[in-house]
This record gives sequence, C-alpha cells and structure tokens, in this order.
Amino acid sequence: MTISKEQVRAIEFSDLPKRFDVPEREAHWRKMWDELGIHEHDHSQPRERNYVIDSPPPTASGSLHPGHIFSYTHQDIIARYRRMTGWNVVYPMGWDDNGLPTERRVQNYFNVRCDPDQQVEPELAAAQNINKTRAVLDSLRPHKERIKDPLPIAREDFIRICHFVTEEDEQAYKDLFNRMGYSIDWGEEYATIDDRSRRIAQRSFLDLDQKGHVYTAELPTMWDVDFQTAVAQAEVEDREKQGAYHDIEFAVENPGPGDPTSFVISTTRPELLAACVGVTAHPDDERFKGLFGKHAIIPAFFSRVPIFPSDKADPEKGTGILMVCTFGDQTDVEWWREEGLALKPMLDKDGRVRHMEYGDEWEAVPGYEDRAKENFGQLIGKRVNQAKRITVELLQDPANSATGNGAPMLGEPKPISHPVRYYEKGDNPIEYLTSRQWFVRLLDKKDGLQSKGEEVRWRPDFMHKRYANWTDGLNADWAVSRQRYFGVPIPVWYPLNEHGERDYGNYIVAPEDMLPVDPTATPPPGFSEEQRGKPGGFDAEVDVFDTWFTSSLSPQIVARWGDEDDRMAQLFPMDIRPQAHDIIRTWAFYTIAKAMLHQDDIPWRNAAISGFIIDPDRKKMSKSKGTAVTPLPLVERYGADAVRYWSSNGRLGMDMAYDESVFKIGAKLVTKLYNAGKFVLSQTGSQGEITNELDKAFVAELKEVVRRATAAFDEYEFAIALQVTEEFFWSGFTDNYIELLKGRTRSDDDMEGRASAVAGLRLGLSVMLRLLAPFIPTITDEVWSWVFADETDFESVHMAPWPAKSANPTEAGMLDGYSLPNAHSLAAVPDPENGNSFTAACEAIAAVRKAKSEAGISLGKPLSSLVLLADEQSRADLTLVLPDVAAAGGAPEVQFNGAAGASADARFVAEIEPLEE
RNA sequence: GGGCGAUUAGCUCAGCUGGCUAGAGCACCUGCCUUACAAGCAGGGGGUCGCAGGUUCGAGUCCUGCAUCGCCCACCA
Repeated sequence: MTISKEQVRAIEFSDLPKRFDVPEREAHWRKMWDELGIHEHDHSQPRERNYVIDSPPPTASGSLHPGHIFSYTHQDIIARYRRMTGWNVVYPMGWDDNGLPTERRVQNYFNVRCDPDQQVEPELAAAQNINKTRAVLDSLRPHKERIKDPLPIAREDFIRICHFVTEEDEQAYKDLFNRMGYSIDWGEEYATIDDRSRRIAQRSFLDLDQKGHVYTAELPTMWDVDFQTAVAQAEVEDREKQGAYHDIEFAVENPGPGDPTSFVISTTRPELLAACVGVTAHPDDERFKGLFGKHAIIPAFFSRVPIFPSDKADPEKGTGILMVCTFGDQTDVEWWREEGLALKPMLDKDGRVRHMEYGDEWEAVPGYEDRAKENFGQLIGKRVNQAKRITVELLQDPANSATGNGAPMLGEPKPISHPVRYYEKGDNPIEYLTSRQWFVRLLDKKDGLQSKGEEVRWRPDFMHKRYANWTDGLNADWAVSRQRYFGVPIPVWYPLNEHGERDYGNYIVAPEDMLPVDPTATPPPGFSEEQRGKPGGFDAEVDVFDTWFTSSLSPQIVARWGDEDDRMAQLFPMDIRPQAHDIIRTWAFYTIAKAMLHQDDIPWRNAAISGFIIDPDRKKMSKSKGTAVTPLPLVERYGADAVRYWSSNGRLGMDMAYDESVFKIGAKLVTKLYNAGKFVLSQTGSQGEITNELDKAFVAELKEVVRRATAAFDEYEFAIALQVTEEFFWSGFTDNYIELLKGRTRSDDDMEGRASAVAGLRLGLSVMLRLLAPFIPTITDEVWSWVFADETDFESVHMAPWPAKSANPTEAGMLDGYSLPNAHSLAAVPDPENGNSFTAACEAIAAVRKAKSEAGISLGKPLSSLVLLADEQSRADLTLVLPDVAAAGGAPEVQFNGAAGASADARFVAEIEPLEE
C-alpha cells in the first residue's frame, strides 16, 4: 500500500459563510445552469439515446397554483435523473394559449367583446402593449358614464389583444418555472397558437379529412349559452343543483274506452313545455299501456304530440310518464332521432327563447292558436329561469288547461337536488341546440383506442382504468369546432351556389402548401377575394378548433411532424407524458387518438400521472374556493429546493396534502447538506484509498442505497428514491459515519487510516450529492462546486454521472462514455471483511449515547472507561472497527463484558465511567 | 348505479411479491451549547394498522363483505 503524499483538495472552513444564502445562491445557480447549458440536448442523437418528455403546456390564462409546482417538479426530477444516467434528455415547454380561458380573461380585463361585424380600429392596431391598448379602448367607449357595457371590437383586434394577454401570462409561468430551477429547454418553447402549431393542427385536419375521419353535420350538440359555442363531451361536468319537480297535466286526444282522459307528467324543466314533441312511458307500464299510439295535448301551448313506448323510461321516476323536448337532455336527443319526432328548437344560441309565432310556425290544435301564440309571446326573449317562472304562472291559470280540469299545474313545485350538466368553464347549464359542427369520428374506433391505451405504460398502473373506462363510455364523436375567435382556424371554405347558400357537401380544404391559413383572410385556390360571400363564389368557415384539437398534438408539434422528417424520427414516439389525472379523458385521450389516426402509433411509452394537492380538509385545492395558495411567495420564503422537496415526497397518482411543515423539513435538509459538505471537504489528509474496515463497510451500505434508489427511479418511484437516500444521508452518513470518523480524520498517528477516512467521507458526500441532485438541485450543486467540480471535470453535479448504471436492463449502458476519478467511484472500493461492521459500529455508538443521555452528561464528555455488554456475534462484528467506536465514544478503549447482557431491544448496552476533570 | 383509489401514532406519510417486539418526520416530554450544523444532537412517551369474517403455522400485508372519504363515469323526466 502506497500512500500518495499529495494532499486532498480541501476548502478553508472559514471561507464559507456560516449560513447558506438561499435566494442569492439559487439565483447564482440558475445563471450558471444557463451558461453551462445543462438543459440543452444534442440534436444529432438517434431516437434510442433520446429521452423525450411531452411536457404539459399550461393553460396560459389559468391561475398559478401549488398543484403546478407539484407536478412540474415531478417532471424535472425525472428529467434530471435521466440526464445523469446518460440520456439525451429533450425537455420542451409549451403554452396552451388559445381557447376560452384567454378570451374570457380578455373580456373581463378590458371589458370588451368580440364582434366580427365591427371594423378594425387603426388606433388599436397601433397600440403595441397592454397599457396603450387599455387607454385606446377607454377612449373608444361611446359613453364614459356607462362603462358597464362591454365594448364591441373587431375579430382581428380581439385576437391581437388575446396575444398580448397570453404573452404576459406566459411570462408569469416562465418566471415561476425558472425560479423553481426547472431544467426546461427554453430553446424548445412553443405555443399552441404560434405559426408552427397552427400549421401542424391544420395539417392534422387535412390528414384526418384525407383518411375520412372528419365530417360536418347539423346535429343537436351540447351548447354553452354564455360562450355561445359547442362543447365536447369531455368538457362537460355535472354539478349538483337545486331544482324542482313540476307536476303538469296533459290531455289525451280521443281516449279509448276505459283509458284515462288525461295524465300528469313531472318535470324539472317546465319552461321547455312549448318545445315538447312527444310523450313516453315504459312499454310494460299498465297505467299508460292504452295510450301508446295516441296523441296528447299539452297545456298552455295546445300542440298535439305522439305518445310512444320506450324502455328508457323508468316507471319509478316521477309519475312514470314524461315529456320529450327538443332538447332537454341527451335522452331527448336519442328519442327525437329514434322516433323521428318533430324538431321544435325553442332556444336561441344565446339561451333566450326564440322569436317565433307559436300557432303559425308550430301547430296548435284548432281553436287554440291565438291562446298558444299569446302565451308563447310572453316567453320570447327571456332567459331560461325567467321563462320557467312565466311558464309556471301560465300553468297555474285554469284557462290554459288542455283538459278542462282546472289549472294544469298540480300543487306547488317540489324542490329536489339533482345533477345538472355544465360546461366545465361555464356558469350556466348546458343546452342542447341544433347547430352545424365539425366532428372527428371516434365512436367506430373504440377498439383501436383501447389497444393503444394498453400499449402505454401508465404510472401508476391503475390510471389505465380511467382511460379504459372513459373510452368504453364514449357516446359521441368528438365535436372539434368552436364558435370562438382566439384559436386555430379550421382550414375550410364552402362554395356558394347561385342563391348564395353554402354547399357543405363540397367543402374546400386548404392545400398543404397554404398552411397555416386563415380562410377568413385568404381565398381558396381557384377563387379570388372578390368572390367572397358572392353567389357562385365562396364563403369561409369562421369556426376555430377546440383547443384540445391542437394540444393533443403536442408530441407532433415538438417533433415537427410534416416539417422535419429527421426530427420526427428522433423524437417520436416520446418517452413520457407527465400530466394530472383529471385530464386523462381529454388531453391523454385525444393525444392517443391523434397519434393513432396520424401515425398509427402510441404518442409516448409512459404516462406519469400526478395527483392533486388537497387541503388539510381533504378537498381539492382550488382558486375558486379561495383555498389555493399563490406559489411564488412560498418559493421566496422557503427556497426552491425546499418546495421541490415537498413535491418530491408526493408519489405519482397519489393526492397530497398541502402541508407547509414539509417545506421546513426540506429547508432543514438543505442546511444539513451545506454543513455536512463544509465539514467533509474541510478535512485534510493524504490522497489515499479506502482501506479501513469501517470505511469499506460504510461504502458497502452506500452501494445498497444507490441500488435501491436507482431501482425506484427506474420505476418512476422517485419519492421512494428520495426516502431511501434521505434516510441514509441523515442517519447513516451524518449522524453515524461522520461521528464515528471524527477521531480518525484528525489523527496524526494513523496516516493511512486518516487518508482512508477522508476518502470515505468524500466518496460518501459525492454519492449523496448526486443521489439528491434531481430533487434539490441548488444546494447539491453548490457543495459539488467547492471541490468536486474541479476534481471530476464535471462543472455541475447535474452533468455528472449517476453513481450506478440504471437498473433497467433495456437502459443499461446509457452511462457509456462517462468516467470519474477513482475517488468518486463506488466500484473501486473493495468489500469489507465483515459485512456487519458498519451497522454494528452504529449500534455500539448508539448504546454509548444512550448511556450518556441517561446520565445527563454531554455526548462529547470523555470517558475513563467504556464497557459494552454484548453477545459473541455482536462482539465479533465490532472487532475490526473498535478504535473508531472507542474514539467516537470518547473512551481510550472498548472493553466487553459477558456474552449475555444485551437487552431485548438492543444488541449493545454501554456501561460508562466519565473521566474526572 | 358502475369503476378506481384511500383508510397505519395528534398531524403528514413509509411499510414492495404475507415472516420482527409495526416505522419515519412533524408535534410533545427529557437531557446536551459535542470545535459541520441549536434552522443542531441525543434519549423518551405515543398505534388492538377503518369494521367484520375468511385463507394460513403466521395477515397492515392475501380473499370476501361492510363503512367512511376522495376521484372518474353513468343517471338527469
């Protein structure tokens, strides 16, 4: 054994500040990482060396929330781990800025509304920022005293303002993400509204059209009356609302002998009575059997509607017989289609009752036309709630009876609580309106969607069920058109016939080389702008795509599908989609659907599903309930590492309580690493190898920790990796190993032992820093920079290799090309002679501490005598490490007493004699 | 009504394919200013592992049923 005379590179203890200045150093390291380019990837690498993350583009106008930090930190941990294990990590970031949230924010913020009939305001076009825009808008308001009314502005102006607002919102996200130390490659930034995304989204439409997967049709569709747009099944949610049953008597036309002359329906939507087009009951229901095939006369509006049987009617519900309206709910739509009922659309797109002459347009029974018209006239222009109130009043008037039995409404409304469908971003219930929309055919592809879902590795596994259930329950094709403005235009025009009517059957799709295109600004090939809107000319589709239509293409957008073939081959399919479980049915589902339809492939191999952040009272945190906390102040108070530590403890798929005490633990870990790093790196000694039994035994334990952490990471169980590492760092490394070595690191007699101790401490620190680097990147890099950066030639711990090869066999070898000096290599350390040496030493020193603690004396108090009661085996395990145990106990030597003596809950019991002063 | 998850110390959570006297951190109590760290160290108290059955030599761990909470879906007269 030769000991090099060369000294290890040590730091001067006093050179470092007593406390770690978190804000200052975090800012420093963010800058350093930027300069070192740790987040950048090598564009020349083939698919198999790349690890591609399909990062979720946040909704630009959404509010910042601790949930963002939670799930985005998970991605960053994975990204950093993968980099250290040798992958060429591609970590892009996008912004999902088109869609309703942005429009709504602009409407509220500037008090404007988009009106496509308005002319563009040159002054607005000139205003290049938010403040100027606001000033111009104020100057345009006709009545300053009546600023309550939203100012109508042109589509072009409206879209421009949306862009301003999203840019500002994106900056807020970007600031937070940077502050959190996320290793996002900002060179790979995109927005779902930018030219490339628009081109690829429109290309998606072209491809779907070519393959016959899209169609346009006029159908009853779920409609939001406030936003005045169609919405998709996936965007609808149920809310429990107060409603009331209204019992209303209908007359039977020409009842047979023994049949009832009237019946009573029970409805929560009396306001739709005028739109009643049928009545149904269960075919086996004895009460109504004789009525099937006959007609009923509705009160107040006196129209004649068929009575038909349907097994979808539940005899137990209400009165067992019910009215079918166009349209009260999804079942009404089905009845209407299956029974070929009349279409009586009662509501306009704004949710108000249509202007219409009842009795003329819709037939009332002879003699009652005027009464029907008069009654309906009271409803025209009213919103649903008001119409409901008026209808109830009408029904309380005996004059409106269809039977002559008195008031058609029986009794008072009976309040109930029932689920009502809402657009998830809306404030008023969904209505079913008939309108022309574009659809992507999905109902005929459930099998394919299911098998693609099975090809994806869902993490945790049970999240696959969410996808499978949703796919199984799909009951409508995907409505992709939205009657909005800030979005990707549908690249379609319609030829106009000689009457100026659209020929929907012969729609014109933009050719590939025109993309991205705005059909409202550009004529289709073969037409000139002058022909727009003219008979024999053309007309543009004004609708835009549903925002999911574009965001579901995030893998294709990042991989530049159709633009750069080699890049597509390098990045697609991607490796991982991190996202939350609430949008499995939307984002994950649509992304899988698009990859299947376009590439006949899965979009990514793994879906990592994060949980939610919940309040202490077990509710999902939400801004609307005022329970959400703004994340930035948290980062300012505790530091990014501490906040990341909190996130790191949340396992995939599991909801986690918002608990600030966990931030404090993270902050403690940061402090501990700083101090431990200072201590370890200030120890001086010869540059030597690890030869001492205790040091070798410590390294053996460390190897096991690395193995377990790596295995956990490969299964995306980063929380377990952190737990294993942190536990060993705290109790194995700092509380025991460092304490056991304090004697030997200062020894002037045992130079070889001292060199081994210093080498063991440094190797331990080096490995700990690397294992913790994905979680708490700042403090680990700070400590790494003091000595190890020079020593290893890895300027940042985030560029250094993970201390083990990935345990996943398919990923073995990803560390090729890295090399570290022996001083940082676990493999270079030989195994200990006794595998129990380290544990035994820790337990022995614990016995000494317990004795000192019970005696009420300082742990540093020197001893004149130390006797350990232990059995034969335990004594043997300690044999090779006795000097370190004695030194750590403050005793000249360790003596043993008896083979028995160890109590039931400890292998060692210490008897101590303090040294008299 | 269907599906999925959760239920372990006062709080937040670990306990993987069944094999310990059930663990950690926070909080609590006691002691220690020990030359990396008092934002620290050491010691201690605290749980019939939601309930009831079952399988097994042995069950937080597997099976069945139930309860409570949460999420997703369906219902929406």
